[in-house]
Amino acid sequence: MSSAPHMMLENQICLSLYSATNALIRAYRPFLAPLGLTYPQYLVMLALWDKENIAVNDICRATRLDTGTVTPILKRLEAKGLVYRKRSTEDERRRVISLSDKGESLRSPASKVPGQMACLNAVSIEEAKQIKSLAEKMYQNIKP
Amino acid sequence: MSSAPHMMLENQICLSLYSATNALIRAYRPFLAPLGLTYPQYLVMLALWDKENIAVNDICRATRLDTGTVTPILKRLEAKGLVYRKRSTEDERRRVISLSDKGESLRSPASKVPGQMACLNAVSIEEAKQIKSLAEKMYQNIKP
DNA sequence: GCCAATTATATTGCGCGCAATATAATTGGC
DNA sequence: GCCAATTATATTGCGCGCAATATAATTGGC
Repeated sequence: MSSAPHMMLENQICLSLYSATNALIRAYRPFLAPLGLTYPQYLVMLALWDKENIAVNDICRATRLDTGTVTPILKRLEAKGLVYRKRSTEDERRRVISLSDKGESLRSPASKVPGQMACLNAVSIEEAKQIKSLAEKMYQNIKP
Repeated sequence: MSSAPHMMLENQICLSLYSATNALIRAYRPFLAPLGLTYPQYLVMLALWDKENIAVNDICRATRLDTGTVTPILKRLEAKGLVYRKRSTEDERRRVISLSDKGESLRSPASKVPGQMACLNAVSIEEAKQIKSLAEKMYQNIKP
């Protein structure tokens, strides 16, 4: 018994997105491993390099991950000596995340990663812009 | 100290893809949970509904996952009574995966999932086709 | 026909991703 | 000013995703 077309794996939009994303994150690995970072950890560090002394919640918003994901990542980054997790004095519920010297020193080598990735040339610049804007629209319309 | 534009999270193509994919898989959950399936388990079942009595390796190829991911998924599907994992008699290294009656009986309700998802209307049909074809191209060019 | 190389699958270990729940501090309505 | 509701973060538990490694069967070159 054969399946209807919409049940064929080749027709699953989500599978294309899913495997492209997994492949892209895998492609980051050789460039991030020398920095001792995974891709999600790199996202958190990008948020901090952009703006330091922010709360866990701000990092969740910037990286689009939830606290159940971000808190353990921050603990691992702290264990590697890249960040501090201080309690806020005004509001004792909050944690203020800051960069250590070591965390700051990774900024420069990390800034070369996008250029190294670009050399993959999986798609043209124009196509990359297009896929970003479509994925962005999709995310904005699906998220709760 | 502010970061260069290519280090800004908003400019990360990968983050857009990553969060769109995560959101899309999360959106599948309410429709797959009644069937007792996760999205990756649903992918494996789609492969089997399309063509039964195939090897683990065939499922890896169809779902674009590796054996370290697929073997545990197949064991879970077996534990739920949806599939069998028989040793091939011609080649004792191979496992031949087949559907149980229960696994076969999920085909019909599962066939309604894509239609239920479509009602999300996150993007237009035209845009969906476009993002699929771009993600597909990206995957094909990045994968090893 | 032997055995090194190959092939197919499984296992281990780590880091997510996230729903559900817990804990603790703060706020706001009365 | 009390306390219920809210807010911020952390924890638990499960299922991936995958690199690295292991195990066991098969193949192919001589």
